[in-house]
Amino acid sequence: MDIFIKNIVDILKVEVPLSGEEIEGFIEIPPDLEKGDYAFPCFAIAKQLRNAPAKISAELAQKLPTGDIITGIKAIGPYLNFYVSRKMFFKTILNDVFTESDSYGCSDLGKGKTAVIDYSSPNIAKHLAVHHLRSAVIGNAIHNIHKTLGYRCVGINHLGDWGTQFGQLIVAFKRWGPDTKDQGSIQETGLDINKLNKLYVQFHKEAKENPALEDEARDWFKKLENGNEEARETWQYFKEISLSEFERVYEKLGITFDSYAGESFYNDMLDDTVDRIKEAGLSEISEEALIVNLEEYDMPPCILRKKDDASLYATRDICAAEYRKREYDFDKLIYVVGSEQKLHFNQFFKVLELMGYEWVSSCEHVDFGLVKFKGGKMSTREGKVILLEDLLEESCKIAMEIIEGKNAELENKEEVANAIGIGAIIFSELSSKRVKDVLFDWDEILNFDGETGPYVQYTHARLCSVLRKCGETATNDIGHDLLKEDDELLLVKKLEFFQLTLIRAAKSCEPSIVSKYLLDLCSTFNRFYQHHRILIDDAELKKARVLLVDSVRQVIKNGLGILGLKAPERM
RNA sequence: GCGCCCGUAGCUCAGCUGGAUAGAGCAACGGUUUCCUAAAUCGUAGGUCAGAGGUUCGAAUCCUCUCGGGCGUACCA
Repeated sequence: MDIFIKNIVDILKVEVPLSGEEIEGFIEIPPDLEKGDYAFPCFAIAKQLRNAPAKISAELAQKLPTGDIITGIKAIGPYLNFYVSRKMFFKTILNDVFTESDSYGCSDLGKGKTAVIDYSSPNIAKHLAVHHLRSAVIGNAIHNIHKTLGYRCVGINHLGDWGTQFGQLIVAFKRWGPDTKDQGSIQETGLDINKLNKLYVQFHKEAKENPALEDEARDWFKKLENGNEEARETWQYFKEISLSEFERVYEKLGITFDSYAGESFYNDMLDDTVDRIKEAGLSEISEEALIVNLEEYDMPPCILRKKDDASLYATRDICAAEYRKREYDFDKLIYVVGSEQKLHFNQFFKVLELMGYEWVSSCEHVDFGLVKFKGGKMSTREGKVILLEDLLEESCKIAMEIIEGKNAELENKEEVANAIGIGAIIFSELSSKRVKDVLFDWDEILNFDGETGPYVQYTHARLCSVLRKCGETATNDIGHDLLKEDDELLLVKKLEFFQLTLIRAAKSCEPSIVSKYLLDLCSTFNRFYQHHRILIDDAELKKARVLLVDSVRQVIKNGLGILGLKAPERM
C-alpha cells in the first residue's frame, strides 16, 4: 500500500466505524483532478451512522485533520475527496522509478512460488498459421508478467507431437509421400514442412471418401505407441522437420520456452497414470473403451484408452499434470489454450480432483477466442490458413516502407523495421481481452496508427530522442515543486499504477490490461508533449521535466518488454 | 436438445471487487509542422450500454428470462 492511501486510511480510521482494511477497499480514484487524488465514498457507512451519505462526508470534511501528506479534504456530495501534496507525490513516485529503473514494476508478490505456463503447444507436422499466434503471444506475456512479480516461471511448449494424427500422417506418407524404397533412409526423401502439410490435408480429403483410412491411421498410431520401429523412425523425422521450422518463427517473435516436453514425452508414464486411476476405482469399461464416468458431474466421460487401447489427449494431459507437479511443485499451472477446449479441461481437472489431488485448484485453463476468416474458422485440416511467417514478413515489409518514407537516414533500418513489424502483430494480439473471437483482417492488423504497438514504440522513440537532444542525463536531484502542470501530475499518476496494473493482469491472466495501460500512458504523454516543451531555457524546470520524461520512457520500455515487444530508441 | 462464452458509437474495443457527466482508436469531416520525430496532436459528428423484468440509496457492471452470434457436446487435438 502506498504512503498516500495509508495516510488516508489512518486519518479515516479515527472517525469511521470500519477496519483499516475495509477502508482501503473502498478508496477509489476520482474521475478528474478537480475532485482530488483519492476519494472515500460514504454510502457504505450511511446505514451504520444513520445519516445521509452527503451529510456524513460534509461532517467528516470538517472534522478530519490535514497534514504534510494529505493537504486537503473536501466533500463533494456523498464523496469525501482527498488532495495530496503534489511535491510529495512527485518526489515519491519519480524517485521510485529512477532508482528501480529496469526493475520498476517488479515485486516480491510471487517470491518463492512457481508458475508453470503451458503455451503455444502447436501440433507438429504442420505450418504455424496465424491462429497459432494467440496462445504463444498471450502465454509469453503471462510468463513475463509473472516473472516480473517474482514468480519462478517455467514456460512449457506442450508440443502436439503424439496422437492419432501421426497415424494419419504415416498413412498419408506411405500412400502418397515420396518413395523410400530406392533411397533407403527416410532422411533422403527431401520431405519438408510444405509436403508434410500437403499430406495432412490430403489425408483428410481422402478420408472423407474412404473412412477405412481412419482405421488404418488409428492402427499406425497404436504401432507408434507400442514402439514399432518404422513408425518411430517416421515420426521422429516428422518431428525434426517441424521443430526446426517452429524455432525459426519463435525466434522472430522473440518467444522462448524452458521446456519442449510435448505429448510424446509422457508416453512411458501413461501406464502408471492409468493404473492409478484404475486403482482409485474411478475407471470403467464402456463401449470397449476405458473411461472415467463423469455423468454425476454433467459431463461426457473422460476417455483414457480407446478400444484399441491407445491413449488420448486427456490421458496425456492427466499424466503431464502429475509430472509437472512432481517436477516443478508449482503453485500455479496455467494452460493457455483456446476456449473450444473448455470441456476437455473441465473433464480432466475433474479426474485429477477425483484422484485426490488437491493441487488441481491451482490449475487454470486460460482460454481465448477463435481466430476466424470472413469465411469461417481457420482450419489446418482443410488447408484454409494464413501462414504466420507470411504475416510477419508482410508486416515487417510495411514497417520498412514507412521508415523509408519518414526516416530513410536511419542506421539499422532492417532491425528497427522488424521490431516494429513484429511488434504490431504481437500488440494487436494482446490489445483486446482474450475471450473475444477475432476476425482476421489484413488491413486492421497491419495498421500502424492509433491504438497499436507502433504507437507505443513511436512514443518511446520520441522520448529517447528528446533525452538525447537534452545533452545531459536525467538526475534524481530536482525541485519537485516546479512540476505544476496538471498534465505532469496526470502522467505521474499513471506511473504510480504500473505495478498495480501488472498485479491485476496476473490475477486474471489478462495481458490486455497491460497493453491498455501502455496506450493510456502514451496518450497521456503525447498530450503533455504537445502542450509543453521539455528542452527549455529555465534550467531547473528543464531538469525536472527531463526526469519526468525519463521516467515515462522507463515505464514504457519495461511494459513493452513484458508484452514481448522491442523498444527501439529511434524509428 | 443440453452446456459454456459473447452482445457497449458505422467498425474494433475500454469501462477495477455495483458508485460522481458511458470512454478510446479506426473510418468521415475540419484544424495544428520555419518549434524537443505529424507513426503525433486538437476539434466536429456518432450511444434507448441487444430486449424485458428483478435486487439496491444507486446497475453497462449482480440475478432471472427472451432474442441474436460463437464454441462444445465418447474413442481428433
